[in-house]
Amino acid sequence: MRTNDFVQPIVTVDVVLMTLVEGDLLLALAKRDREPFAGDWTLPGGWVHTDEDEDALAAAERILKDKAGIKSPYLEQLFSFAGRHRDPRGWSVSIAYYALVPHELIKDNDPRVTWRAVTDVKSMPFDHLSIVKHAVERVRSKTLYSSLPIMLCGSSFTLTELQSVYEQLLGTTLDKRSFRRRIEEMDAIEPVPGGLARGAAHRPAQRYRRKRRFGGQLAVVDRSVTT
Amino acid sequence: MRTNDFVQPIVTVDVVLMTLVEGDLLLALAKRDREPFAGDWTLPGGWVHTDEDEDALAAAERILKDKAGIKSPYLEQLFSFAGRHRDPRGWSVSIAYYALVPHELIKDNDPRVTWRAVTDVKSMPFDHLSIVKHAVERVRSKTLYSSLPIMLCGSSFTLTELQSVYEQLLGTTLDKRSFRRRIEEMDAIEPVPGGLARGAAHRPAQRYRRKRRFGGQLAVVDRSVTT
DNA sequence: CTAATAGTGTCTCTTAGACACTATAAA
DNA sequence: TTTATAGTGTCTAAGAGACACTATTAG
Repeated sequence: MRTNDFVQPIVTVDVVLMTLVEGDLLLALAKRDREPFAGDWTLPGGWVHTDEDEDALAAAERILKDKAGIKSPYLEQLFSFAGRHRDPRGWSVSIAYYALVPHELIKDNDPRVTWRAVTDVKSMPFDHLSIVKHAVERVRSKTLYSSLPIMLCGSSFTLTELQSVYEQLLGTTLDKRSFRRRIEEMDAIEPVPGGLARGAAHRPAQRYRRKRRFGGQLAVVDRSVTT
Repeated sequence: MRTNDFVQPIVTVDVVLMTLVEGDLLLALAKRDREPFAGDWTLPGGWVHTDEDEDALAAAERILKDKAGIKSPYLEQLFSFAGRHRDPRGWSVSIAYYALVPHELIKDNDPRVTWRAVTDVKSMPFDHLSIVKHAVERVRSKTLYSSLPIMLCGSSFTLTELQSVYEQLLGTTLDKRSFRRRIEEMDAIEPVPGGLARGAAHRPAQRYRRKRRFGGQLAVVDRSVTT
């Protein structure tokens, strides 16, 4: 259906899929199966399937499933990158999403994707490197005032592990007491009943899990100006 | 150029253009000149002109100029609304922007646009009401921790006027001392040399203006977690 | 017992809020 | 002088950071 006199832009959805392994923020790269850049590693992405995708989020979920075999516990729209020069095929729109998954949800032997530390990725086709930088910046920014990093933790985790995740994302060390105050204030996690991290030669840590209501929503700390 | 097997979505850019007049946040509505919803008032928007728009921001600037005759000092991408049911013509993408303009930059007699208080707008074609709600929420949210509201002030303003803008956006009263500390900390405005608001029967207020570097960038207050 | 990490108590210092006080114009 | 608003000083309360101290496990 042509409804106007202009050449319509190309529309794709691309996903910056990240996980945290041993202190490194890893990025999922998918091998392109057609031109342009066939055979190169890019962000998992694809056309909107107007016949089956209800909306852009659904398209992103489908792409994650088809290209990486993953159903991500956290998936959020990042930004739309749109212009004449970002794709050699012409004026194009990429509705970019970013997803965070715990490492335990990743099947390491999936041949469709490869994982690279975001700091090691120096160039990518299209403007995908710029999209990745935006996504990493968004994650870092939200780490400052939200419970977003719990999306990178497994089904249960200790507070020390969670603090380590925050520290790796922020690139700083955090004070234990202040960190725990902040986390408790956000009310985003709860202790696993009877869940103690036994086996080590020291006091066992309580294990925690995300509260149910935080499947998608984030807890944030107060940011008000004045009274 | 058809490059895949899927019906491509329709792509438009829509702009939530707002100003503040006498305590009311006003929204610009443009009359649609074609179907669907011909003659109805909607957000100023239109197709991407792939032959002349360099990117989505340029398209938004062109739309603001053509449909409202305005060059906005602040224009930022809001979100992309994309799905099957938001436009009767089919699967569509709206790359939504929002713009803040001082009232003094608006020509009130422009027949292409009408201004309505955002709280008075109860229904709009497409999903434009939802887009407006997102935009208002974004402005309120950024008011909490940034200098965004100075984009609603004229070329010069007093601190009392600026505080009033913040208060109107937030719907609360603010403490004068705390407000001024916060504004000074953001380092976004500077006194107008010799600019005193004379004429009233009391001490004249110093006039301020945006610092040059804040044409587009916002100042924010610190949001760090811990040390 | 020791070693090691989990978890808490609490002091200090910073900062936000409250609010009174001074400053400066017009009439 | 009075009146009104601009602008500042400063006290207090809440919160963040620092860090020491207790708790609990394995060996």
